[in-house]
Amino acid sequence: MSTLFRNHFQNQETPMRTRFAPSPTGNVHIGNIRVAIFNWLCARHNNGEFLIRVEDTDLERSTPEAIQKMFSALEWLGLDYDGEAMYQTAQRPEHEKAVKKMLENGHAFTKGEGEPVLLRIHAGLFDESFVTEPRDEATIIWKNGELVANRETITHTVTSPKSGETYITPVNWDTLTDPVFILDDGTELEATNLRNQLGEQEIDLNALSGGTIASVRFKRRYVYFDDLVLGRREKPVDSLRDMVIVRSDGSPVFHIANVVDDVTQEITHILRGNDHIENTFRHLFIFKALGFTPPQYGHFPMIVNASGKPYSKRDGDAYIGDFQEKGFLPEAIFNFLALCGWSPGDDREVLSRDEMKEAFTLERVNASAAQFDMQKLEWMNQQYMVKLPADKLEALLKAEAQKAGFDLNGKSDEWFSILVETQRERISKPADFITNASYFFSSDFELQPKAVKKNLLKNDGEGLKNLAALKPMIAGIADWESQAIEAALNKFAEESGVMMGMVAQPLRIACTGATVSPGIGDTLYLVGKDELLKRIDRVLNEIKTE
RNA sequence: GUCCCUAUCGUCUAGCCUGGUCUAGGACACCAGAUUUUCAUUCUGGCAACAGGGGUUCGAAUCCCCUUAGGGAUGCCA
Repeated sequence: MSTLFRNHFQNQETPMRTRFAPSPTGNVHIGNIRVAIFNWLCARHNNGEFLIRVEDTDLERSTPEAIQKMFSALEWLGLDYDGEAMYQTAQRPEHEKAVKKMLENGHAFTKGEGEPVLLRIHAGLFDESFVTEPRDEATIIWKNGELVANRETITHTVTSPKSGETYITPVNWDTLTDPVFILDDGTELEATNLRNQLGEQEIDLNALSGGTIASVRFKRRYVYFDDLVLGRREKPVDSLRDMVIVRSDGSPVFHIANVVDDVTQEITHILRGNDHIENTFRHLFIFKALGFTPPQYGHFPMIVNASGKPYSKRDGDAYIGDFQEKGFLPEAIFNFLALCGWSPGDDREVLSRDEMKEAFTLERVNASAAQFDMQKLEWMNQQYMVKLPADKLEALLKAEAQKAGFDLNGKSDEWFSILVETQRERISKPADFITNASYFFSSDFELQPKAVKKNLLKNDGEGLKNLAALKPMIAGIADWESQAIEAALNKFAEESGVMMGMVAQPLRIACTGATVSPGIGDTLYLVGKDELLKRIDRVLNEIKTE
């Protein structure tokens, strides 16, 4: 027996099963990933399972590259999933089986070969667990007594009770009950059997009423579901049209595939972006038409870009792989994205994966959209970068250095390790390493005029004189090691009676061209004695006092 | 057009369900000070918000209504 025809949602003992179901029609972006993270967090928090389904039925736009990128993003972020990933295209037989079932039980209909198959939204699908009793009222009016209503002409004139405007809208006659005819003179007539008469046959309402009806008033039912994030959502049933479930070319649409696969994968909690809310109202009826109890739903707000607009796959920056490429740490991205629209409820912001897993609940997810803040991501990344084990940080920065074309020849591992530690608290992302440390790899840099003026030329070239005096002293340092160098500089400053600033800064400019670098001992050590002497000579040759 | 949703510092948010403890808390960014030979780190302090208007109440960020602004839906896309 196919899994399709078993119903698992009834079973309270079933562990929670969530899923991430991307359509691989473009690079997976941070919005998608955040949905995946929330699904993963929710499943793991509840000791449930997290499944993957690749919704690749859009053959035109789905690509193997996109699928591959999606999986590598999941792996990078440590979003482990249970079981094998499902590919929607492979489920086609199940989808067709489901359609056949709906055709047989009368919930779907078609006008024939080459025509689409529609799901009929009708009273037979009303289930008290997601459709309310009739309530409130819907007033339908028409002018000049010309309306002829049947299933095919469901578009007609309606007056909005709010604005008083008259507009054209589709109304599903089947879903409205207890009609009352309101005549031209305002009197009301019960017409309880109207709905029964409005079947497949064309009915001339005007004829039915003797040409005196001004409007008809109905009671109205609402489809509803209790959203785990947003609370109860509802929508008038009559605002839903019969929906296409099989295209005229015979292919099942997304709605069928999505619902059937969720049944097949025994998903208990569907957690997705709030752009699916409208779909959820319709999917409820598909579950019912198939004889299944719908799962729980939760809809997350969208994540918007710096200009406040929703991210789309066209937003190049939003591709998750780009963040990986830029050297952002997966833990930082995970943490940051989890905090977009969710918080643990206390003041914690940097949370380990276990802490997030522990604290995550859907009711703490926000209802409103979160804007992506690059600066905060960088800060978050820095938080993780500082705590990174030495070997990891070294590997990360070495890769970055190679990418930037830095010359690592003749640089020992020990040398590189020391360099990395000097950078640990100076960078928030690997790219910062390139801008911070290039002078350790190349002597090809400009001497910043402002720095030269302030630290070399000021006071009759005090800095320059110090530099000249330092040269033989430096040449004489036997133990070329950071602390020894620094001690020697301190001694020099003390003995010659100059401020340490007028010793260190000229050297810094000679080494880096600018006034910013790690501690002077480290800087000189890393540049190397011979290279340092060359760089001092360069300054002495290039810079002259007036 | 219509339907649906959302609304606290520039940004991410706590507080809202269960009104008073909120002169609205934290974080990023920004500004100032301390530490540091420079820069960074760290520490201290500062700036900065309940979208607007009504209502309910002794009392409203919190409950209700309206307006405004954003977003989503309205596909034989997913």
